Amino acid sequence: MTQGTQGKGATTSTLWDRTRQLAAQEILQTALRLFTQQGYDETTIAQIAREAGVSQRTLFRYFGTKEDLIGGSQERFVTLLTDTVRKQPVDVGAWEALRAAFKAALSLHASPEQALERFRLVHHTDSLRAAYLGKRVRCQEELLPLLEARLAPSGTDRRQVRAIVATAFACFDAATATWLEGNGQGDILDLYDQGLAAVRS
Amino acid sequence: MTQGTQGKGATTSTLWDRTRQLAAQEILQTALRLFTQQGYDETTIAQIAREAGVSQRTLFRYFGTKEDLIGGSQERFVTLLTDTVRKQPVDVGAWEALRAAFKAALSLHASPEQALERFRLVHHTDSLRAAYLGKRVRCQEELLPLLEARLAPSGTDRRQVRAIVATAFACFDAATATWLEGNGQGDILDLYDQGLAAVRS
DNA sequence: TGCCTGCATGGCAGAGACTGCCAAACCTCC
DNA sequence: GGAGGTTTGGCAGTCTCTGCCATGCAGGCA
Repeated sequence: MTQGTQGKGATTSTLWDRTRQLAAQEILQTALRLFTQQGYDETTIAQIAREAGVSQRTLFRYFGTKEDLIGGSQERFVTLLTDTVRKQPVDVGAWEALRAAFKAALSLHASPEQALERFRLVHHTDSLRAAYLGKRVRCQEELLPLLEARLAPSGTDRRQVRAIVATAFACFDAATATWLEGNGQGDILDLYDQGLAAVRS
Repeated sequence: MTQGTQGKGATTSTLWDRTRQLAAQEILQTALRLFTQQGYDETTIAQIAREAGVSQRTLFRYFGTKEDLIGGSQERFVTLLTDTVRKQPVDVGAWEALRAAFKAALSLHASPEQALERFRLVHHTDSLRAAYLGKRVRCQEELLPLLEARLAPSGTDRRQVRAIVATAFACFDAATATWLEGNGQGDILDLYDQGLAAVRS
């Protein structure tokens, strides 16, 4: 914000990008506020656009889909997940790498209260939950090759890696559901460990 | 159609039900044919209705959603799953019960070829896959109480059951994906066993 | 036979998400 | 200050899905 107007060649046209980003954030915040206030299905694109001060057409240029108005953060979620796995030392096993990724992803939320609110919204809205699950599956498939290399020496093949990744995510989902059921009591990662322990007993 | 006009009290109003069922099947077959021919997104409700010889309004009365035109069979899938688990002897563990349920569900498909085609359609269409996953989650939650009782004696609690059920479904999904990747080679249940073995090693 | 009730269907209008197209406004660079 | 590219808004249109009302068809009753 403060720079860029001066040393012109810094990163090319920053003021522009800044405005764009600001607008996107404004839209996102308006949408989330309305979603939590009156529910996802009860909030129309027209209303969000009106209250955010942009046209519907522009809103759809920023976020291609109504679901993306929540999924914006999910995009970061996926990126962080894959990045974290990629950054793990080579000798770290698949299970550990996945756990580290989940831990990193959970740290994205500003506060447990915000996480609880967001999770509740997604969990209780059919269309949102379906969209989330779809993205999750795509994320799993992105993770597949990264973890395949990590397990290759011990003779595990692709199909088994797929089962392992799917299981990790399943247990994470189960942990989230349990956490939600208890209104945010306890630690999600602890619940994840407990679930995985029950599975692998 | 041929009977029912006579012995009137057979099962009450069979002629109408028969007609209804026939119409539903006609619509379903038309839809599936068009979906596999030109893709799910490229097929409009208007086209299905036209080719099936009914109005759009009627079509939506039979199947509430476009996705239901595939999900009709999924409904049976869910019912069979829960029924099979319910029917398992009391001393059968959760893992075994779930495996039996998957086995039963797989037997619903008329042929491996048909299953392959159906799976491919769902797997490659984002909206369909999302809808499928949503139904799957709801199925998991229905199964939860049934399996909870089955594990109670060994001191397993609700949260762990949730992880176990989620894992079983995850491995089933992984098996399906692998099977699909191999163009239907091998047996899904075998793949499931292998995946679960890798997870629980 | 004529009327009346119950159900299934069809057609119509409309909401809501989403897209393509065109013109106006804008910033940036010269 | 003007040229050129980018962003925005508005409009019309598609597609799924819903509510409403009229029509048609079967059976029950006088």
